[in-house]
Amino acid sequence: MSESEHPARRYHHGDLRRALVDAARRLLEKEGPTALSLRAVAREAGVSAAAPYHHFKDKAELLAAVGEQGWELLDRRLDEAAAAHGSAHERMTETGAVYVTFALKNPALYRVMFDAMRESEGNPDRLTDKDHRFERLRRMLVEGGANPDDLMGLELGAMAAWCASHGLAEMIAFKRFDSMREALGGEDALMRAVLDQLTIYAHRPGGPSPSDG
Amino acid sequence: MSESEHPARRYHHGDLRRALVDAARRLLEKEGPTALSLRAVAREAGVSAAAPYHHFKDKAELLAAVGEQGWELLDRRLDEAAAAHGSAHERMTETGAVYVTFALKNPALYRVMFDAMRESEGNPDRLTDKDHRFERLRRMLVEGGANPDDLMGLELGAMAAWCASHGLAEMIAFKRFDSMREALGGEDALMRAVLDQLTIYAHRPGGPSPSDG
DNA sequence: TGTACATCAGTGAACGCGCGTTCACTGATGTAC
DNA sequence: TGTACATCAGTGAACGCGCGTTCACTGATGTAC
Repeated sequence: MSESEHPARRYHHGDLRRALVDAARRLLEKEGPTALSLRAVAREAGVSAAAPYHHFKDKAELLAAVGEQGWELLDRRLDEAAAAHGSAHERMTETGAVYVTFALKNPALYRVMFDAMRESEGNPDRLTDKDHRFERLRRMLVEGGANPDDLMGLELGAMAAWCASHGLAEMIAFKRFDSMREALGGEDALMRAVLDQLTIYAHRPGGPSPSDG
Repeated sequence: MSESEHPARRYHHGDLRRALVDAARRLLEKEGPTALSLRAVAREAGVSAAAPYHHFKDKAELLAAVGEQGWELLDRRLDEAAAAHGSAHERMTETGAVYVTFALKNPALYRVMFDAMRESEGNPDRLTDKDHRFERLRRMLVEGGANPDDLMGLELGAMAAWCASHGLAEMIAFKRFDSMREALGGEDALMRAVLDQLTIYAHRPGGPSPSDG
């Protein structure tokens, strides 16, 4: 935890753990998810195939660390977007856009992150902090006008928003949407247009109201 | 696996192509996606490792066929749901529920299907009929009250609906949602509740209106 | 300050494994005559 | 109708490959005295 900022590279590398996670990310971006073997990661980090075992129990543990690092980065960006200026609606759309953009630019990494999140469920020493992300979503919904006492409604809304963002993140790159992408003026515009269709408009008069029977 | 269950196998199988695709599906359900090797599929089908090459160019082609068969089955069910009785809103939710339920019950197969769809994009002899699925979505939106002349709006709506369904399909099994699942009375109720939050309410007065830029 | 020594974090070789694919083959089938 | 033969659809063995992981090792570092 309280490790000093890595000042200079020591001979014994000193920070191979981080170097391996970085190498894995680089590899994911360059070659895609199928290329991510333990040996390839070691190779990419310029180290022998056995070296990683001094830092990770096995391949799965390395993968988990890669996913965790990805979430740390994305969570930071999402926090920023959620705290930006603008209306609640704007912030919600912006936050969604940040999420989707991240997944779009790092598709292989995003897959690893998503799988790591699923895997860490039920794990006692769970890594990815899903609750923090849900809390952020709930807060935004309340800022948007949702009833803070309607716990079920908040949970459903947060779930819906996340599902929608995830789905969009995985599908927006489809060629099928090229014409729309073009017509709207780019990836970002398309993404926001779809998010606007999907965002939970709790604050909008006449928007969906809690089902009453 | 008892021999008596199967009729005496002839040297010439007769329908090995289909048998292989079926074996692959069985394997996916039993063992998950990582277990799906060409050799394992041949083994499952009770045939030598080389036999598949008389029916598929390579492993990718087998995978594509598995995905294709999955889409055929799911499309049939979606068509039924889309043509059922009830209001446009009900049919939309029901169709979404069919989609999500399928993915939930066959997660590994659904992954293969999704990847096959992505892969077949741009392929001249594209397999999975994505356009049919978009057309169905557009039709439902119009039945729900969307303006049939607003092509962009229809396309965006269809895209949004599909993204939402895909996202929900991949996330609904998370343990995170166990309490909600329980409170609502089961997987199906949870799924419909989220879909209701996400459905494109083109027919609802005060709902999102097409952007007029 | 120098030295002995424990510990840490690497190395290179080796292991067994299952994989995708190819090959020469062979048994079964359909067909022309 | 029987037969020759082309074609089809299997087989089993083999190929090279990269993988995850283990092992005995070694060189560098930190520390006690």
